[in-house]
Amino acid sequence: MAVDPSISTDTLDAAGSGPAFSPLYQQIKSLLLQSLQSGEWKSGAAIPSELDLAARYRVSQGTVRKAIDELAVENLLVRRQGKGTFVATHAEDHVQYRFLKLAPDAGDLSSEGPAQRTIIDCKRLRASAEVARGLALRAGDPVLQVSRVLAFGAVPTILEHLWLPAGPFKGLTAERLRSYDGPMYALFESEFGVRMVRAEEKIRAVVPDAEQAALLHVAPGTPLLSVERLAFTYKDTPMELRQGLYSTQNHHYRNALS
Amino acid sequence: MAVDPSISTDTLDAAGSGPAFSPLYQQIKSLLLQSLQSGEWKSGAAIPSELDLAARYRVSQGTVRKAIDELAVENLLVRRQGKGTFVATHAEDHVQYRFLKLAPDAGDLSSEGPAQRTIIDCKRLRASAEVARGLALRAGDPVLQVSRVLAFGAVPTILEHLWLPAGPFKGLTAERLRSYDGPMYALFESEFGVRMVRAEEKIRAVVPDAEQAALLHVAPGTPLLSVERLAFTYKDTPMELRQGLYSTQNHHYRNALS
DNA sequence: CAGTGGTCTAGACCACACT
DNA sequence: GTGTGGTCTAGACCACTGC
Repeated sequence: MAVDPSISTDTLDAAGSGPAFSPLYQQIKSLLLQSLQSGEWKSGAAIPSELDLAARYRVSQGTVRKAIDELAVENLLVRRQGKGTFVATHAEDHVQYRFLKLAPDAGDLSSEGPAQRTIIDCKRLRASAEVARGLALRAGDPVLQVSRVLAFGAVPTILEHLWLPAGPFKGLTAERLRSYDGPMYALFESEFGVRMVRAEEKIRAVVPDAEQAALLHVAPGTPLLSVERLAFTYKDTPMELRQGLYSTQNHHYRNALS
Repeated sequence: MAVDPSISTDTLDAAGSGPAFSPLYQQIKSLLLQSLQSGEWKSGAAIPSELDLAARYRVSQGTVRKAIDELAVENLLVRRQGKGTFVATHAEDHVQYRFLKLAPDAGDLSSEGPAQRTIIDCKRLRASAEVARGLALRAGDPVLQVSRVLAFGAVPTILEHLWLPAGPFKGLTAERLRSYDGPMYALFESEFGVRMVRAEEKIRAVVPDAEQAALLHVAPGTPLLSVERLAFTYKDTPMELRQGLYSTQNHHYRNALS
């Protein structure tokens, strides 16, 4: 549990290979990460105070602060002055979907209200080669495939299919998805203990096939954004592959560069 | 020049309006920002050491560090241990284009080598309503419009038009653009003292018109990404509006979410 | 070697939230 | 008031770079 400060500068330097030096605050960060991953601290709950953690790990408050700072920048923790530090969650994100970068062309985000979600189905099937590659499984391993449509102001805008490893999501059904009122990632947190922590997206322009065009109520030949998302839990474990088709008639994918 | 530490906690609190409290390190950050904007420190050059700055502003090194830390996170400064802190530049970005998120579907970034740039033209004209809105000008104000094609491995992939306010870019010509070997933003830094600091992009799926399709060597009806970029200098001043058409036959727009 | 940024500490005080 | 995170300081020492 406790970390001996004396091991700070030189822990794994004996073997001839790399330097393998890691600062104390990085070691603390790893310990915090372990506590997050193990579920010791639940989504949305407060973690111990900085002084408590400093005492627990036998380091100064400043060192704990630096570790927490980095986890806050990575959106794993949320600091609230006067109240404490909390485990980040998708459940209370003011913007309803933290990973959804689609914004209406006119009006602000709240003008069109919450999305209407329509679950098409949730099937158990065997991973294709492509799905297996993304999720770090073997082809043929059992996966769940969810299909749904999101509409904004009654206008269908997003058609997406997503694949989840069957193991961690055992028991997920279309009915459960339909009855849940909130972001899907919030359901994953509360029901399956899976927190999506970061994601990578690959975006292309495509034309839909007849079935896709029908579901999105667009004419055949209408160009759409294809958004392929791979979402990760802790330790960079891929946990969801998602294939989305976005109509950009009245919306755009918004991105900030710096 | 120097900041009196005694004014740290309460500078503008007299007027009845807002709290207007800002921590010391934020004030230091503003001063650093001023020095960057005024050109006191050139692109790529080293700024004074932390101890020098601490002495200049009469604060502790830690306070300067925190200010620099934030500017480094925003990619305005670059820290290099043992050497110093440097003004960020687009000239020495190992990845040739810092704001270009297009990546090849297969192979790494270096596999296809540097882009072949073809400047189509560079015209002086009057800002349309849309361009004026983006660049915070008045419709009819003089702007420069540059058009070019980027090809990767001889395959034309990006067609883009960009608009610049004529004033700050006085003297920019197609010939100057053609003869410059390096990112356009690097030329803007060295020739016009304009550093692009951040940008916002809006992405949609579109089909090109006949002329666009011909320039990109794609069949009519091929879906393309439309990437509208607004780039800013210091103080959030918009300085470039760019309209790009990306072919996603062999590439994709890559984005990281966290 | 000197100079730079990077880490760590210990303590003081401030701003904010709850009770 | 008490407890939380946020700021600021002063000083020590480490790690990296280049002379």
